[in-house]
Amino acid sequence: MPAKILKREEILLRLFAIFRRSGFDGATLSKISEETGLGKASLYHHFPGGKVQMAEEVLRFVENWNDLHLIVPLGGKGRPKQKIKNMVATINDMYEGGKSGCLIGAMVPEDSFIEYKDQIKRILIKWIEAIAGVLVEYGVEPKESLLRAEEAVAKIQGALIVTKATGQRALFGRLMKNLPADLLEQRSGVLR
Amino acid sequence: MPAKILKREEILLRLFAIFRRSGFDGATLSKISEETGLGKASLYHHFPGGKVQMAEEVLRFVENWNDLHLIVPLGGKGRPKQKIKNMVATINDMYEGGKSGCLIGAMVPEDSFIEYKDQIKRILIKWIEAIAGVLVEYGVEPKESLLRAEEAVAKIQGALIVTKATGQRALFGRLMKNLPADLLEQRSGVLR
DNA sequence: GTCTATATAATGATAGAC
DNA sequence: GTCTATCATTATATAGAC
Repeated sequence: MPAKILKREEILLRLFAIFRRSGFDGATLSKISEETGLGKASLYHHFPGGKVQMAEEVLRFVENWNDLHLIVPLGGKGRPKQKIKNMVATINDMYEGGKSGCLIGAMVPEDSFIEYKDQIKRILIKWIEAIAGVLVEYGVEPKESLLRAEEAVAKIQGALIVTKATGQRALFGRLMKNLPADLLEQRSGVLR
Repeated sequence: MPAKILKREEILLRLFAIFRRSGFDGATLSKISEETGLGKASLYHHFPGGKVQMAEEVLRFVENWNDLHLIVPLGGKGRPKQKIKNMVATINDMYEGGKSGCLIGAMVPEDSFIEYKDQIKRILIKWIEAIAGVLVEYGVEPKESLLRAEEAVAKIQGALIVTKATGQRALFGRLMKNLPADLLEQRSGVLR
């Protein structure tokens, strides 16, 4: 019954939108109920573990999505430069050019909930390592590749925050445009 | 009566710590009461506007702090390169090498509360423009300076998030170490 | 699987004594 | 300026009918 599966994915997509907009604490069950169109009792039917389970499943969903659309392509066939450019295009789609915030950024702030921490950590690490792998493939030193990959992921996260905070969506576009060069270009690392 | 003034600053410092750790929604009055040592009623004596006023005053406090420790030094005397290095050192202190998160990152996620939005926006824009000013002073094109400044601020914000999310504090140090070069170095902007 | 209705706990916020 | 006690509201979560 594929219809049922699609239905749950639809719910998760709505949940994803809410969590990335409001964070965990800001995503109240009332909001969730309203924006999913499901009553609270129905939500607990689908997610007996309540809001925590919803968050965990959304993160799992994001992890799968990332694996499929970022990690696998980066590790697959194609020229490194093209793979990086594809990634940037995917990121741009994913965040709608900076219009949408980042789920990870929205959910990290909370002190408690060690449950997610491992999920979030894994998502980021996998992504960083996939980028670094492409750079190594491109001929960059492994250590330098890791550093650049970390920088790139940090810059994407930061760009989303600064864009959201300043309301200047053009900023996101500018930073994304420079990403491929940041990653692939030769850098001296020395101050003149 | 300077004692009284210092007392309020002490309260604001505690509030700052709570908000940047938990965000606005996560900072419940119970937590605030507990961590400030003040009863709820006492908190409302100091902040009749409640949690919203607390957040606003904390942001004003941060803005003043930034003006004093970041903006003014960047616009003051000294060699551009040294001023950038000083800024990075200040940032490192400010976030305790990535141990502490960023207030802005923690408070942005919320959809509502337009009250802060302007404050947060102003803090970031002032900072970006101050950095860009130094780069112009260094001889970089104004347009390019602005772009690099945006990138730097985004990278700092992102580094804090990625560091928090992965728990790898070393990452923050690595990224901060490269910041001066990122800002001051000649870049071709062309992919080989 | 969805709903209405409700339980229970925690939230932001006040009143009033000291 | 601080406290205890309490308010109304909203939070998460459940029971049970359909």
